[in-house]
Amino acid sequence: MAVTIRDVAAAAGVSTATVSRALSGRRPVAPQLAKSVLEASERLGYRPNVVARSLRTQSTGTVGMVIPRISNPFFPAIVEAVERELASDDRQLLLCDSQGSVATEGKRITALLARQVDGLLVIACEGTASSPTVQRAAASVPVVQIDRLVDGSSGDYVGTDNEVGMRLLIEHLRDKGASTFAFVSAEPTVSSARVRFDAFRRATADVSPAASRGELLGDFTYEWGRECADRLLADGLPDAVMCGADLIALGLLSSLTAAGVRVPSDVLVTGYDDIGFASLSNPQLTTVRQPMEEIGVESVRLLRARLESRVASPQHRVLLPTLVVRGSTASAATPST
Amino acid sequence: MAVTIRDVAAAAGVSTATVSRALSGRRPVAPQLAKSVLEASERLGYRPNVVARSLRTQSTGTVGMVIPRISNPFFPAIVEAVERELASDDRQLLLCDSQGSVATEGKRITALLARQVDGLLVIACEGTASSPTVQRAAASVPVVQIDRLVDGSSGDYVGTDNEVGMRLLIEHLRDKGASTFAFVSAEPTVSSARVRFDAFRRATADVSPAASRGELLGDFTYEWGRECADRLLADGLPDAVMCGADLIALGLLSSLTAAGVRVPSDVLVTGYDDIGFASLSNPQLTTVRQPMEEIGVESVRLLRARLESRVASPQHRVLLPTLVVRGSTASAATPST
DNA sequence: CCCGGATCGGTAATCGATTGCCGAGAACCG
DNA sequence: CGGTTCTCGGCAATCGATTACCGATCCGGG
Repeated sequence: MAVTIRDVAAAAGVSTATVSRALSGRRPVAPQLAKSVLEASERLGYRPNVVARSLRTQSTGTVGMVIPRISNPFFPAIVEAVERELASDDRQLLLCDSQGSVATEGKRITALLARQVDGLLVIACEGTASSPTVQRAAASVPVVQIDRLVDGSSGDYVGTDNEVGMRLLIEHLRDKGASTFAFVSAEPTVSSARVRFDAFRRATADVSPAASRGELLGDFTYEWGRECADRLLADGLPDAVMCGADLIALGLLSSLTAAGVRVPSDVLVTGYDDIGFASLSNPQLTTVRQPMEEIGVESVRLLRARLESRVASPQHRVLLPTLVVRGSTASAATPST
Repeated sequence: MAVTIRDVAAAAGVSTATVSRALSGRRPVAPQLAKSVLEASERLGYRPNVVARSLRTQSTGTVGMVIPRISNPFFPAIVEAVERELASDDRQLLLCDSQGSVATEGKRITALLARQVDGLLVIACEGTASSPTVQRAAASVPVVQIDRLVDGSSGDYVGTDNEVGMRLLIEHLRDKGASTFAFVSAEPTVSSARVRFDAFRRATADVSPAASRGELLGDFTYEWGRECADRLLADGLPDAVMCGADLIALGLLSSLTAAGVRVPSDVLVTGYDDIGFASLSNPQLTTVRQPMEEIGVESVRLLRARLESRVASPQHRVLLPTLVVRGSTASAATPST
């Protein structure tokens, strides 16, 4: 078996209480005792058993995080920041992938709660159906929702202003001369997708009654983007295709290009998120950048504040997205090289 | 506070031992008692405290995993499979990102061990420097190394045959008429990169003394790919550029294309891994597919076997990669559409 | 009818830490 | 110098489960 606090106590000739105090510093101990405890602990290679400590202190130093799908790079980008930020206060991340399924999500959250996580970061996979689980979780530990807010929730939240993001894109596209638009996105079952969708509808309605040339709603995958490329080709291309996520846009772009369509000269294409690969496509993808690093950091900050009970009312941190203009919307008038 | 086993016992009018037995089924209890325990447990919404259970049973039901960088999609693809496979035996994944740093890696592994993980899955970030930490970890819990094997390690391992992978690529490129090659990869500080590198050297030497037109070694990022594109352009392009990872290849491809180079007619480009984005570039990327799903699943299987102590000797599972031919090496003779 | 063994519920020890409380001695104060 | 307060080590309770062990009951066989 591993070295326990008892072994250290015996070796140093003191009680376990003294060892605990000497090592944690939560109460002063005489310098020479502290020294011999430290030595004994060092010599024996003592590592406190975190499980035992957690049981006693009712705090595990872990934070659970549930994301819809780890293979969508948007989420890992946030996770990366979260992980780093947590590590700086010696907390450990328990990461779960809900695989886009409400049922799995529920199971994972339940499992995390059973493990006594100190807090939970959730990117819910469904606005309505995820709600009961999230609310239940929020009843027992602090929960910060990221990117999406489930229906009827009043908890902490970190995300970006999707309304602004869509507006930036549409203005940019109109500047480029586009007057008909298609929207390719996921079913607006989560708040972020819904806001983008509504913004699209409103904005195109503002332009003209006929500005919207279709709304294709599937999911946040490049396969869906590919499929929509085919559909759009069959139906006739609008001036611009706006995608609800870079992943979709990249799939669409790939299929359009393969079919011989020239982007941006034949059609303008935009994404959303600004994942790393958005700058690797050919043409590179114009998109709206969500500050994923900042989202992650801010989420942990909010959670931390909550854990230290420094805040009372629910906090919403809505960050500002920025437009990133690249080749996929380069001036149609001047087809590149 | 939450409902404890004592509350359930009191509600059902039995002892905690009976509750534990009725719920776990580890020893039979009289049917009517079992029923009332179940009811009471249900009614009160009892959730066993996993921390307490872990302390008592000396098993946490958690598996730690350390990967070099979550933002390289190759790793999430494996993580995804691991996570799913673990969930099926009710184990929880503790994921850590070592950020490509041996020091961080060491800290994370130490933290995971302190949390009493039942086992560890490690994708080490350095062949030599990571070795002591990995070996130390292996001394206290079962460890399965993935993709790379640290120096002097004799533990369990799951990966693919990089020698075969490289050979497939080179043969393919030679079929396409290439006779000069450049290799763009990460510093061969990990075993997988080293094997690919050695295979490249050997294979080009076989072709002719002058077949290798340079070896550019940096890291597994698309920025590195971009930079190498510039260098190769300055030095003059070989017939084919082989990249040690898709991420590198995509960066390279993007920069080459931006510079007006035509792939595959001017130069052939290959990647390695077959991450999802390899099929989204323009042209799509020829690469070697590593069965990431299978790697993940197999790793968990190995770990599971080890946890149930069904195996004695160290196991190595070397999976076979497959060649995936796409546009970036389409026949140079017949420039596409 | 008695005895051995099986069945099953309960008591209490246990996992390994933290911490409330007590008391011995030191320090301080008037 | 006596009394009050402080300091600090140790004992033992505690966190919430599991489980070794004990003893009561029941059953079947001889």
